[in-house]
Amino acid sequence: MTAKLKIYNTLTRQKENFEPINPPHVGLYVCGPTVYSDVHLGNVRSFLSFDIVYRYLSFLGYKVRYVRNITDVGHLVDDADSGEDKIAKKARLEQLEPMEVVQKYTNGFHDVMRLFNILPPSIEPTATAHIIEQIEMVKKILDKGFAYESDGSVYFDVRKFNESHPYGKLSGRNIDDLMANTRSLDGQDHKRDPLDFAIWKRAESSHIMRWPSPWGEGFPGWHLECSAMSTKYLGAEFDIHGGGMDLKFPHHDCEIAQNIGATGKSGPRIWMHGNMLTVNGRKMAKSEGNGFTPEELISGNHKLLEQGYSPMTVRFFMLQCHYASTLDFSNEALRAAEKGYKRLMDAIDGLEGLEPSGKSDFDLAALQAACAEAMNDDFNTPILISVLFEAAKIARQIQSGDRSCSEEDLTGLRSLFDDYAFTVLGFRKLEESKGKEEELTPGLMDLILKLRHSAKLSKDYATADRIRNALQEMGITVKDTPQGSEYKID
RNA sequence: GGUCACGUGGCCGAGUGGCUAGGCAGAGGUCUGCAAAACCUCGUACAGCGGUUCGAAUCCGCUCGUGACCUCCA
Repeated sequence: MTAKLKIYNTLTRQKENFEPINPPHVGLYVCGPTVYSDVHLGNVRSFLSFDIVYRYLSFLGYKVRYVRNITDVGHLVDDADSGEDKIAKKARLEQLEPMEVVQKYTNGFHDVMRLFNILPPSIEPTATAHIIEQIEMVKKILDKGFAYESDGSVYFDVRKFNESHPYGKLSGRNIDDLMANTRSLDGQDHKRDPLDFAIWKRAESSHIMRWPSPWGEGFPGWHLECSAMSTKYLGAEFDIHGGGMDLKFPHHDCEIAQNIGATGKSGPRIWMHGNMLTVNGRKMAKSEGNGFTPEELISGNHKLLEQGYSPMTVRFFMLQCHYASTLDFSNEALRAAEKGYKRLMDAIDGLEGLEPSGKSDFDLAALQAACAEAMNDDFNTPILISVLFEAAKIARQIQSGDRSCSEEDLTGLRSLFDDYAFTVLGFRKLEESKGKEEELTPGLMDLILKLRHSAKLSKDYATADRIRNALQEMGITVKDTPQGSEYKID
């Protein structure tokens, strides 16, 4: 069966049949985090969206090279030359070395990704480790005449570029509109045109992160790293580039300009943009201060949270919404997700010890087809989940004997859940209940031993022994002491 | 101000010209020693106003509302 995957391409504003440039290989680049603070839920949603893309492409049999960068050269905090490197600023605040900040938050980022079962990329390049590549790219852009040097900085010449290529095509902007809205910023004297953007910046004396270059000491421009690293690892032309909606302009449009400026090719064929997570209708963002950390999420210790939610509940909650739509966070919705997720998992779990019962009276092939169809339609996870609920209902009915199922279809049903719930959607099996079960053990044992104790008191030794023997079989040794019963789990 | 999205039943969210989305909550029922779970049934929702059409939540126009981007941001 050939997959007919369709992906919405921001560039063409329509769903397109996915045809890799070099099948079975697929190049996927995703804009990663800037590691100067803790990631929040909004960030998680974005990386989760592309985790699904990565998982599904892999599931279809493609050999995916998934590149997701770590931005460890801070973009500028303030406008233009007065700006201070984000990382350097944080370093001063916390009195750490810049790279110490980078390491700290990179570690934190990885922890969060693991928590939500978001797979690591094939390559996770850092900007600071690719300064040479970025300098080379600046040189190429200069050579082709799409940039100029000015006072130790190099700027991309947007007007010149626009003569031959439409600048702002991705985000649907044109130069004249942009001009009409350009703010007059301080320290832009060195630019020929307000629209121009830096691809190499001269480092002021106070700037901590700096590297030597043909134009003096400085650091790479805002948008350059993604162009340099995607070109290096995926080529001048590759399949998919993803990122958050908020990166469309200027970041991604600048990337395209840089790619063409340096290589003559625009880079990715398909641009995918994940939408925002909102809180009370507003984008969750570092600058809004309405985000929360995973610790707060799990503990529920945050003013926006009425209770704690497990990572898988959150994963399920997010996947119930299409990646291209905004998703509004609310406790009510999260609680609904928690229940729904548990019900789905219970149904899947119930399939474990089931015996086949004659001929199937349901259409497994139709379910499988519906799953594939959902994912092939631009990774429509909400529809996939609705199909999984249908399958779960059938699973429960088989369990309760209201439906029959052949051995073949039972296996098929199990692998349907394995494929789509676990491999593609990346849910973790029974994560919650396992933790809970361990917590419960002391209480349960106490209860059981008390029941046994009262049996002994009433000289019902048959029951007392039955309990002890049964526990022994489960690997729990009960020892009666003068102080009472003790137990040990082998 | 410019550009672009979006507005679906109590809540969250698919769909995008005619055929049940789904989940959560709610109502009734079956089952059950009780309770829970499970199963069955139940909502004539598509911001408003016009238009196109045999037929529109789905296409077009206008109005209202919300948001994103235009500055670092997933």
